[in-house]
Amino acid sequence: MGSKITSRAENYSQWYIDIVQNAGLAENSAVRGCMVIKPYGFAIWEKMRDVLDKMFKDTGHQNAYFPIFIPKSFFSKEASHVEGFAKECAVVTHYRLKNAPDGSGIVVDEDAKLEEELIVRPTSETIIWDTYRDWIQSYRDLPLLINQWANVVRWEMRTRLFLRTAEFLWQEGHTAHATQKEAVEEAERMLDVYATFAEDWMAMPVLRGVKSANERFAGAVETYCIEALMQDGKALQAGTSHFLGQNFAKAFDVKFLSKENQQEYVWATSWGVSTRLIGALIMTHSDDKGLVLPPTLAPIQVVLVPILKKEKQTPLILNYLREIEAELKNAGISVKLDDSDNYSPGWKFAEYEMKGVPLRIAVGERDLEGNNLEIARRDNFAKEIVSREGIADRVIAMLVDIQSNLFQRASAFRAESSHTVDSWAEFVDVLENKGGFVYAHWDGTSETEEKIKEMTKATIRLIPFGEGESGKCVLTGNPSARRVVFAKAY
RNA sequence: CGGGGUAUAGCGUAGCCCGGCUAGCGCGCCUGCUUUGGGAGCAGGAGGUCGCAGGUUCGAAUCCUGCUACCCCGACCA
Repeated sequence: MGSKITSRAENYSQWYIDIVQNAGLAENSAVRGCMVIKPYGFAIWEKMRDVLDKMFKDTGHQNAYFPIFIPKSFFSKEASHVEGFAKECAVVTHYRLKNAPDGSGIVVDEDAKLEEELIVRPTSETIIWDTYRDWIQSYRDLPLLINQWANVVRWEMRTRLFLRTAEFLWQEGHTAHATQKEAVEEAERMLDVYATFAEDWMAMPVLRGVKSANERFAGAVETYCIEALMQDGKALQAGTSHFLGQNFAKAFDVKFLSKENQQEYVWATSWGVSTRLIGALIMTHSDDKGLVLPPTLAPIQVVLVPILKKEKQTPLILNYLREIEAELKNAGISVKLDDSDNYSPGWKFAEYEMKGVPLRIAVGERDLEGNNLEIARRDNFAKEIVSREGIADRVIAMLVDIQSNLFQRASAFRAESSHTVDSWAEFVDVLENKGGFVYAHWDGTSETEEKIKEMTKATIRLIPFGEGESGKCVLTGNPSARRVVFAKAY
């Protein structure tokens, strides 16, 4: 039997779907646009969640939970916020069903119409700020640093597993501060947390910067983001952090009494990452044989496979592997010993490669005799026979090496897929033929960004932080303060 | 919502034009034996309202009508 996975060269989208399905990460559900996250996929999300949650706690945040339903009237309070989300909201209008009078089944009971319709949250700013009004009275209540882990619903026209689904899981941080400076610092701090997570844990290099007005979050003053580059040359927004100014404080009348005994509106931020990160992880590292996971997020870091030939050796080999399993577990490594006898070793090799397990240890008769084992890496397929002595230390070192190799490989890919261009012809050529990040000058207007999007489908992914060299806009020739990063995006 | 397409076992499909089906095949599943260093072999077995509802006909997976669902392309998007 050959590979079940379409190659990236043949059809990148199909390759992605094949990975998600064959690695057992998720599948489409009976509900349009909504996915079922399967145990192996959810295990990855749990790891991400645990790491991020600790990072949030370490930066002073607490978790809380707000309702999934938001009264419709809340939405209209912040004008640009409604405008941004109105087109993709699910709405609850009734609260009861009844048997159809003609016996044809269950129907909505028209007598049970809600006085005020409820929106299924696409994001929680409104309900949270409505609540914060009561929580915040004086500067002593600030900063208020809250995060919630939740599901949200955005009624998307077209969906893709993990990358865009009607319902998805995420975390949303919502903070309130006494000063603009503090709020901006918070938004920047959380962007750093995301970037650190992406690079150190996902082994995925990211660019950090600011969104243009067109791409800014509905209701934000400034949106900061991290952007990663996928293997097909398209950019993926992996996390966003928003400085909301006093927009929500004013819309929901959230004021505090300052030290100087003055009523002032609070300053806000919000920030989030979602299960989309799993899509990013897949498209950053995986290959034509399946998923490739960075060791720090892999649910199984090492799989142990016995090679059983002669019946009488079976218990010896299994015992040998159980000892190795115990040793690795003691060293804090997640191990799976696959002693099932209904699949051949070859089948297991292929299966765990599909699932992206970073290391595989195989033990057969030969290894038993020499007190050895075979260890194989998922990232570069290197295989070697090593002594069983000191295996835990060796495995730990190899996991560290795989983690850094994945990051370096992704960084090298990004470097060779980043292009600096100065003419319109070059700009179009790179986007059409190479893809990747394109550093080009832009005159700073939304109109120009729109035109470029219409002509090339590329958008400004971000405006890098800091000062840059000035120049002339790649489209209009008007003055540009600095280069920005263009790309086609997911 | 526009344009195109598909619907047959858990998955992938053949059959449809030209009605004769008791619906075939591969993968997967179950049982047994032999196997096991890169997706094992043999034997036996289970599994189908042919998307739904009507119609034509001696006879419909196949022809006709209506409906429903899903997929792809476009507008919208973390």
